[in-house]
Amino acid sequence: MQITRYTDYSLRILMYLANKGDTLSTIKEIAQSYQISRNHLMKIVQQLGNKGYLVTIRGKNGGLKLNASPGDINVGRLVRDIEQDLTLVECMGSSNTCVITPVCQLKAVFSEALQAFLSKLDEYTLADLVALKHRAAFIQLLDPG
Amino acid sequence: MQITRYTDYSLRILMYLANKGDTLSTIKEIAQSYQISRNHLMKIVQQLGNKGYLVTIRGKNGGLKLNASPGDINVGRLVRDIEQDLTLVECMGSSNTCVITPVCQLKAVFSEALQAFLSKLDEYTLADLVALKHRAAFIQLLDPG
DNA sequence: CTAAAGATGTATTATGAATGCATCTTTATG
DNA sequence: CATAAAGATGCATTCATAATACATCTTTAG
Repeated sequence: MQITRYTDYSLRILMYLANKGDTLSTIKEIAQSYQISRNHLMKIVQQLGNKGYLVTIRGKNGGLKLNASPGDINVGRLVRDIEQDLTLVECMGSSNTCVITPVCQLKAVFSEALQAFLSKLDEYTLADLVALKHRAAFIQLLDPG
Repeated sequence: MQITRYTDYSLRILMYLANKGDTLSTIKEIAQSYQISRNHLMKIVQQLGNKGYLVTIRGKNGGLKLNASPGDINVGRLVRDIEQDLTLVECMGSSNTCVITPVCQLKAVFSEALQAFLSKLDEYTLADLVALKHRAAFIQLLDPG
């Protein structure tokens, strides 16, 4: 059981920006800091922009920043927004072929467990992920130099 | 976010056997009933046998049955036993390369959420998945004929 | 001894995430 | 107005690994 890098990277981008406050950051810079694919980040940033998590500014001197304060960005909400497929077991999805589905309780049980998972994530915001006391260390670790 | 078919099929096998009581079933028969790969089931049965969930009997007239009553087979326990990789995010695994890991709270938050997920599954047993009142319907749906 | 069952190891296929590449659009600035 | 620096977008490719197939071995009832 894993979530996609998409969602993982989404959270990393948001953490990066949370530490930068209102200063604009570029995709290039974030990709270098985390040493991950610039192209991949590009698409994630797009999606985060479309979903309203980011302000993206095109053109020269453009860049990214958060569209809300870290305390207002909920982790559970983000995972629900970004993780495309929360089909834990086949019978939770649309292409299910399992013959016992009509009488099987598996779907109900896993749906409940998924809710418990997401509800726990709902208890946290981006601010919890980048605790203020670690701000300096974060910035140091993310220095691309 | 998905669990593997391995785990999904494991649960299906156990449900099948739960409905058969002490009667032996064969892998071939289960594969036909669910219309899934016999070879794949083979390995899952092996693993379930090794972990003590099944009694497997080789040779002619051999087959499989549960090694415990359905009420004693816990869903959470099974998922922990069978699902190989519970590395939800990169930083939870051994091949993590994320530079901010030392100060990032992502791992802690996702670990907590994973616990909540598994704890919910812990509340159910195989008996809950194959409620007695559905026994007849189950057997009908699983009839390979 | 044979047939029917599970056990085991290796190879292959299929799927989808991850990544790369090429091109377009936007915008500040000289 | 031209240019450079930024994000936006679509298509192609790579890669990882789950899923499946194949081949062979072992066990055991009759």
